[in-house]
Amino acid sequence: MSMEATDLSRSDMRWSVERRLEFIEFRLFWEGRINRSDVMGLFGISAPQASADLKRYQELASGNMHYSAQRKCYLANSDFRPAISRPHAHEYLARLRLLGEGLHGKDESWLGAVPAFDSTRPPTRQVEPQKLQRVLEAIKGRQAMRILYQSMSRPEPIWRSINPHALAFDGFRWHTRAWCQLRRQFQDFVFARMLEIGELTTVEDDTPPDLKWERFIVMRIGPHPELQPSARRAIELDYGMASGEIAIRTRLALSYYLERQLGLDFEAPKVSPKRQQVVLLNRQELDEARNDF
Amino acid sequence: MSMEATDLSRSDMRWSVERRLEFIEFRLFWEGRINRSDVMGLFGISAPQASADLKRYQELASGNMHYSAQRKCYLANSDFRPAISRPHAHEYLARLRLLGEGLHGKDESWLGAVPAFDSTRPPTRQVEPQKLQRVLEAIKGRQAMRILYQSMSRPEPIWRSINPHALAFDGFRWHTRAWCQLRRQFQDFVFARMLEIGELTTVEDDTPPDLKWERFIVMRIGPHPELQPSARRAIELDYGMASGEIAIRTRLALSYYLERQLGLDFEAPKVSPKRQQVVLLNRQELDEARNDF
DNA sequence: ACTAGTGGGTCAAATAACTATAGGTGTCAT
DNA sequence: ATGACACCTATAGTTATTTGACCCACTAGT
Repeated sequence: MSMEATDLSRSDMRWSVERRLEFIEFRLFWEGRINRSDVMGLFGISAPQASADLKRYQELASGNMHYSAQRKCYLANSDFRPAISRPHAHEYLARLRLLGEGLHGKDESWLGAVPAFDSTRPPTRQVEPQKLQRVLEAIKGRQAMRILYQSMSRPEPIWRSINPHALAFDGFRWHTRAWCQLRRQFQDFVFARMLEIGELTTVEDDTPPDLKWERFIVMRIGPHPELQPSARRAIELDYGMASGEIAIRTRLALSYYLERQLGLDFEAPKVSPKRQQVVLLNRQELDEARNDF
Repeated sequence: MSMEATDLSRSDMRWSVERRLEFIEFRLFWEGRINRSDVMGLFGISAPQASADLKRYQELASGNMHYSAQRKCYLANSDFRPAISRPHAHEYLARLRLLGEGLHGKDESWLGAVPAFDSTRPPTRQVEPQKLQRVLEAIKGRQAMRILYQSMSRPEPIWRSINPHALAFDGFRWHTRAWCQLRRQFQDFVFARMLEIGELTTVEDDTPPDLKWERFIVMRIGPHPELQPSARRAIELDYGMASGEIAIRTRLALSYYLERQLGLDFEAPKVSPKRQQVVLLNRQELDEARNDF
């Protein structure tokens, strides 16, 4: 009793039981109700077991729910306090998007009553799992790989050897950060433009450090200066700005993407504040950092 | 025996066992190796049980892995074929982002050897769980809610009553689509601008249908016409374009966001193809659809 | 060459989790 | 009222899992 009580990291319940209790709490918080059959269906357990789980949750978090014979389900009490996990909106919304993008069946989703919802779906090629797997292999094994790559500059795709060392998401596409043996520099290779992947070879270790990747910079952004005070306030709330600005720390190698994503490359006077709501506050500093390389 | 064998939807394994076998396959595919202690650690099970799981996977997908005494772990065979789940790059990458954004501990992540990686992190306010929960409640119960909202047009936030009916993600922020009782029209209410949430009230049903939400339109996009053929090809690959274009179906209510996200509101001749790689091919059609409302 | 250490495999007995089955309660719609 | 449906409980039997013990193969240090 004395030892176990202090060991908060390990619960004495089994993993599967914990997941089910977590699910019960999840449903109670987000939807305010849960059914025995919800638990049965999602985890494929029998009715008595689901009853036992609900009873167990009730004991663990007494007063968080009560059974309503009219509605034939458990309802969250008004003084509900999460007992086994802290709810994050991200969790709920991520599950919602999984459903929306068809990556989950309704039967394996934790969501019960799904609200009407949608999201913008900018077109992006999916990464083929084999491609990603090979790149991961090369990164982990510090190996070079040959790829048939369609670059922006050459009309036909060509085979080139690269030494990948990291993955990155630019807000839109995934790429690998790699040393290009052809150009003798670090570049980003977008997965969608890799048409074929050849063999991996052990690398003759002559690649320098990837300075643009290692180097972090801070971009300070604020509302467009010509915005009305009302709009400024709204924008500040959107971006979580405190005292009129927010600082974003990012790798130099990713700063170009972030700049485009936020439209910061349009200078303040040139574009209307209605279209471009935020501006970069430390352009000079950023340019100086970039010129170091 | 006869009944069970034909019921392919229900495996005869328990949920927890299935998850562990799934994990074993996941690791073998993406990392090419797995340990007994990996299984033990992630699911909190004992050594004999983890051994049993590995044995079970071996029986289920014979020839997918072998034990290497030198490396002291199981290695995926070169002719590995996923036996219990089809791997998607999305799964791996989503887990990577969860780790990167600190939403998962390393101990609860399915990833073992995490590659170096990063992603652009545009600043976004997190949605407070209570706010989201209240909005969900209002949507599901078809209720009206009072919110203290900071609009773009008024300098001070004001209380207004809205009837929310859906959630949406505009690529950057989450908002709720709702009838505004003040302006008597449907609007998007960004979570970050809701400063407080008041009580929910049953709604006197006079809200018309949300036509801009119900109506879907198709946006056809293609590479910027001034791009060189080499760059065109690269862009076409990025966006998964077939025969020089791709069609995106979206709700009219979300089309404005998508347009901005992709920079389609910059007309082709005005902005350089280097900055703006794609253009809208059916501007007129889109404008006509918008004018219907 | 020996030894300790690590990682894995196994067996047997005990326990926790779970199933199947069966009987019981309260609410609601017909 | 009657049946349907959701819940509950109890029992007995099955499966999953743990504990503890012991063995094997490889590696690294002495």
